[in-house]
Amino acid sequence: MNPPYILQLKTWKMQVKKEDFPNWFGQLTDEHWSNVLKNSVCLDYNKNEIICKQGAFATNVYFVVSGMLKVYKEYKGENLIMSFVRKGEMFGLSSIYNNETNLFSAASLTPATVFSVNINIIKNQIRVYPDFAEKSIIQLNKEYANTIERIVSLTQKQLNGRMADAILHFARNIYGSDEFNMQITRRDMADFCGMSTESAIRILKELHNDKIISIEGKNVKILNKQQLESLSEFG
Amino acid sequence: MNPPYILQLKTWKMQVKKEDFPNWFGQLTDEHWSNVLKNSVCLDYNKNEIICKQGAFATNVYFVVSGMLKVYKEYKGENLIMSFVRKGEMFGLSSIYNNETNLFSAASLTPATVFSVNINIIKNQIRVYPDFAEKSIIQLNKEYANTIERIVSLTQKQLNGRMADAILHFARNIYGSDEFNMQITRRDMADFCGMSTESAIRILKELHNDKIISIEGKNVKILNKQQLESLSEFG
DNA sequence: TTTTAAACATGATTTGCGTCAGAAAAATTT
DNA sequence: AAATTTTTCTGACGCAAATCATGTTTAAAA
Repeated sequence: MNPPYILQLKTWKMQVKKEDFPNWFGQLTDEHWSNVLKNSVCLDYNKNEIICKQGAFATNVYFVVSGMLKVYKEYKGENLIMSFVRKGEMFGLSSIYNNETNLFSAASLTPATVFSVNINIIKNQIRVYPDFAEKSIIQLNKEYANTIERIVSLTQKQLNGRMADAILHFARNIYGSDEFNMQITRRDMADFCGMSTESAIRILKELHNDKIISIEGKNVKILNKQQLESLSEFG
Repeated sequence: MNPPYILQLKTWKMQVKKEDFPNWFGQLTDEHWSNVLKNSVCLDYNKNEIICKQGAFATNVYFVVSGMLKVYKEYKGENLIMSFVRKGEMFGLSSIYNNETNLFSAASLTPATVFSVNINIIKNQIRVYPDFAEKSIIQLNKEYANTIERIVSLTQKQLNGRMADAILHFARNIYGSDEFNMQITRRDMADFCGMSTESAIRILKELHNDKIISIEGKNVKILNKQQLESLSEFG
């Protein structure tokens, strides 16, 4: 390995450095980072490939190097998307003590590169480094808080409010802009909002007709943020 | 303090020993346990008293010494009960890194005794004892897995299935028996199932009429467990 | 390029479930 | 014991949202 402790991806186009995931590996010594690398793989995925499957043995924690994934719960042929994961983010930590099985499935929404670390390495890091353990707890708390907000949105709000929540989430947390290309299909949007595809399409059209957003294909622009926030609050 | 390191409750009827919460304080030295006690209080609550309030500064992690509590999310006057907490169980860990505020409210459903530990003591234990940190992560994972199961139940199942889930949860996890006195009102049951009080009452009546359960007042008995599980699965 | 399959779109129909109204029973309080 | 409040209960009604049906557009594959 040269330079030392840098993971060369198979495509030779990218490298993963521990600094790319400061909350996770930033505090490791080079020796430990090297040890992590030995128990890891880095894979390239095409669009719509499955990274891990709900219920399967939990073998890895995943770090997204590039691209966008969906983490979702499967139930009777229906999918409920729990979160979208992008470059610099990780997932799978919430399954490491879950009866050895994955709580969620994950799949790529775009071509993606994912760095997978063996679960036992992570567990060991937690036991050895209090700092690593604390970071893990902070991450779990954050994920949990998001999930709770989603429970409230999904169970207490109706379609308009849920869709407003989703669009605001995209603008604020995913793309960091009021104008974005949302990469995902209406069906995924529906699976994220816990509604039927038809309803998702209908509501996006309504928001467009009411000039609250403009949407052409997958290009979204928030035109009236205040009204959108009001829908999120009262819809 | 005498005997040393045992918290004498105000009522002088009970004591809290670190062994009562083996996952949490079992591994502490007597010296550290003594330190925990110095930063804790133990309070008696009447029925229907609020232990902590969603959105308030998160100051404590709570350990239930006796009685039964509900942990719930408030939204526009509606409550969604996330979990019931009983003797030997704890809550509040999921709020310790949540912008300093409580993710949930909690209230007593029966008279209850609750042992509250200062949040900074918990954070410190996490940093000092890898074992304590690992136990915390296991607890958070468990709580998270429960929450995910509830998301699925609440968003993917309809009323019958949700009520079946709730009754099975009471029998399996809370009372450990197919026959139990469910202490809580129909309203709380509705808040746990994410439905209106009228619907909860109606469905319990229907289950009773169909001889799947028998219910008189608050006394519940599962008569046809297979059918109840089938409702949970397909309802 | 042609064929096939997804994705997007929209109207019509059905239904699950919340809301409303009103009453009986049970639990608290006076 | 009486009065008041809370909880339990039941029917009628209305609506939000899923489902169904059918067509169009876009993207992928042959």
